[in-house]
Amino acid sequence: MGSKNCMNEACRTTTSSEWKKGWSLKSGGFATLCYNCGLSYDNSVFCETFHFKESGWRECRLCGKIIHCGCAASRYQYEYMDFGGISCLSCAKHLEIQPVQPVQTPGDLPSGPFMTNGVKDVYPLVTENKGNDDKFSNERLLHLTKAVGANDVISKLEQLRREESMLKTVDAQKCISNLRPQCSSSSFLKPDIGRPKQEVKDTFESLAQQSLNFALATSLGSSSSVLPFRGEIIEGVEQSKSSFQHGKNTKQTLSKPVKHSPAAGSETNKGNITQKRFARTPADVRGRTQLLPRYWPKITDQELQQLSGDLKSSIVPLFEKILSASDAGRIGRLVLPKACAEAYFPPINQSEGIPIRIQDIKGKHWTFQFRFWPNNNSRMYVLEGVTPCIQNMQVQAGDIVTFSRIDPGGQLVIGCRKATNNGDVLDSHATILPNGNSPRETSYSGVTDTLLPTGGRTSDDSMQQSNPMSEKKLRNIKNKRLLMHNDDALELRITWEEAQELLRPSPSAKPTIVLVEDLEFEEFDEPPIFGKRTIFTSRLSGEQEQLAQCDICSKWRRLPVHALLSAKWTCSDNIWDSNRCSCSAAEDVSPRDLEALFTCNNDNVSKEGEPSGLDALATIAVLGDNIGDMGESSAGATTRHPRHRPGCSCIVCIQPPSGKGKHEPTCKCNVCSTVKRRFKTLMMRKKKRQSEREAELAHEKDKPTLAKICFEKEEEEDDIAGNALLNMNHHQENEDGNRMSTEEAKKGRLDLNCDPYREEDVIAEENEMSLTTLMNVATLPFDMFLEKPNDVPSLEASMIEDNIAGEGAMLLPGVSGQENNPEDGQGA
DNA sequence: CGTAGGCATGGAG
DNA sequence: ACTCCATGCCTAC
Repeated sequence: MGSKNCMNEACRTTTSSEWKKGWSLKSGGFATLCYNCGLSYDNSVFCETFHFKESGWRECRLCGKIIHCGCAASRYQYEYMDFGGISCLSCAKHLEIQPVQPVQTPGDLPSGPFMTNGVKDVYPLVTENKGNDDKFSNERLLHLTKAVGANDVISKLEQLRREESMLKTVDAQKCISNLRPQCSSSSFLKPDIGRPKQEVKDTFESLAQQSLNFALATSLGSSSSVLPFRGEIIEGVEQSKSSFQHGKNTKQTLSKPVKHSPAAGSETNKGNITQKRFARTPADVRGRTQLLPRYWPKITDQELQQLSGDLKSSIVPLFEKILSASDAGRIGRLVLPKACAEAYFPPINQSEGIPIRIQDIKGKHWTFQFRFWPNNNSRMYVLEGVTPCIQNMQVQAGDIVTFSRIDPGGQLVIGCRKATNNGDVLDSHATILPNGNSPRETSYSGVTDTLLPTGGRTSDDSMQQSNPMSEKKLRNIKNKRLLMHNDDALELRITWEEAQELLRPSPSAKPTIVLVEDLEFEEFDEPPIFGKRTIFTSRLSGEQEQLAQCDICSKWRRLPVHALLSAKWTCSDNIWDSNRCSCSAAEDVSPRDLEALFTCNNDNVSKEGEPSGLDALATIAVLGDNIGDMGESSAGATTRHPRHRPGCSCIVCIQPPSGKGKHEPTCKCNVCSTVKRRFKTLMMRKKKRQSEREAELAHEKDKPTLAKICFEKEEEEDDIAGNALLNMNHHQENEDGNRMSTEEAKKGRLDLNCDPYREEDVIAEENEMSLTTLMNVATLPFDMFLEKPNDVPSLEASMIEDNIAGEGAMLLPGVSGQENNPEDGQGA
């Protein structure tokens, strides 16, 4: 692309790159607009720019004829005119139609960008005559058309409209407000060459309120922008007046028959009121025709009314966007859809952009940097510095931020709707979230937040909720990038697979055996039940057992490892131990054991029911040889500890993923010191036992005792654990390894499982509670997948929290789209 | 070394 | 083939 000159004398930009595409030309090309002034171009022969005042170029929506001004350019250029064609100068019939009713699009009309959802939007060429108030009645329009001829109609109407606007400030402001986005829309910029720039500016400055927080482009004031796109103007006004009563005002032909997309079909509870959420048409025609439906605001009428009431202003929804992980991430950059940015934000010429003030639904003002990056000969618009706002709104990836405008005044308003669990939000344009889940139906922040349950949302929600994945969703998931960031879903899936294995048939259910590829499967007519949460433990003797808690007395009972318990289980159900089948019987497990148990178990299982990094440590310590297998799933998972966030410096989060990173032998980090200390303990134990063993052997040389067997087994475990600890994450043994001081431990530094130097932990270890104490994840109560279980003491969790809080590393809820935990966002 | 800024890349439409 | 945009990656600080 060679260097081009802007034809706007006030601009005269010469550049080879800073041009943007304007409307598409039927010739196959695009009108080229100057990025600097947005007004002119040099290589498009589209006549409207240069002959705008003389041009009557329009496409009649009724007869489909193209008319032109007669200039050479207009004779051979066929242009999508998305104005709606105020009048067809070759077919005056439509002018006699009064009022214009929504008209089904003639099939022979050329489809253009105004085609939406298969139904061509029909713009009111002539709207209802409002009597004396309407100086642009059909009659008048027709009269003007005849009186002044085609070439002058537009300019005359423009003049009248402007005068009208000046006289009626309020209405004018509404007009302006509604016109502004149109004017700044790249595809519909109607450069005003024939009009002095200053005049335009003055006109609009006189109308714009001081509170107008974003600059009006010179093009915004283009007189051509004030052309009687009657439907458009009236729509805006009417929208404000009618609170966007979709489909109720039949005269609002712009109230297009909204496709009932799945998104639109979702419901939002608002008190007792349930309202369909429609893909609301943007505030202006251009926006609608240009913006992808995914960006269409979907605020409900009630929400809009409430929002308008809260802000005591007329709110014009502009667009919305589902927050991506990047948007919600710590970088604080919210990528704005290009069309939206160019339609609703002030034009910017420099990459650095401009600061822009946007208020939220609570009235709080935020200043963002609205800027762009050159990108593939185009632009990528971003709002920078959104993190505080995002945090304040407590939204995260998958939630929706909305942009609206207060009329009059044009103040931009940012709002949000939190994703909810309905899986039916997706339409053909919807986005799959980075976690592979669909964006969920939403509640409008500040509007319906208080009306909707604000209970904790977990990442499991979207999984456990019935979320029928459409083919489109599945197709979308093919997105490699999304798959790469689908770790959460993957982890969940695995967890669910594990859970699947331990779904128990209903006690009364009788299976039907079916053969599938020579494999027998049991089919049950009744739905499965979830077993009671139990804790598997193993004594040092190797004997395994599980602990279950009575639902009545809360006492823990030792049960055989094979015992399958229903979700509701009490002591009376203890058929394995007649002495402990009553709540009156003493607890099987001492409080000390329980404490140690939970200390370990809380390492093993996070509140969300996902294995933690400490689980990996414990498991590795036990499995030893299988460390390679654990590597990817466990060690990798440690860097994605569900309760932690980027920046968390706890022992779990600071571990590098498997195979990544290597600590120096002299490293004194928490991980290294802990590993070294642990290893040292193991070695000490080993030595001690070895000496004991030798002493024992001296006494009983030929009689292998149970104690001996257990001792050997324990020793073997220690070896394995020691090797595992040595190998884990390439941490290396240092004979002079630091020992974590008690003080450090008290500061909340996370210990691995337990501190062998602490008396209670040593006792716990010696009390037959080995590292093999693992939570039976699969028998977690069903609601564990729904929300954080509150019934389990969480010493470890509190330690983690303390640690995070102490180091100030915890990010506010909703900061990260990738690793954040919605639970935390609820102030967990 | 960690972070932020800016641009590049590549998948999806 | 092209645009958009989510996000990766490089570089400067």
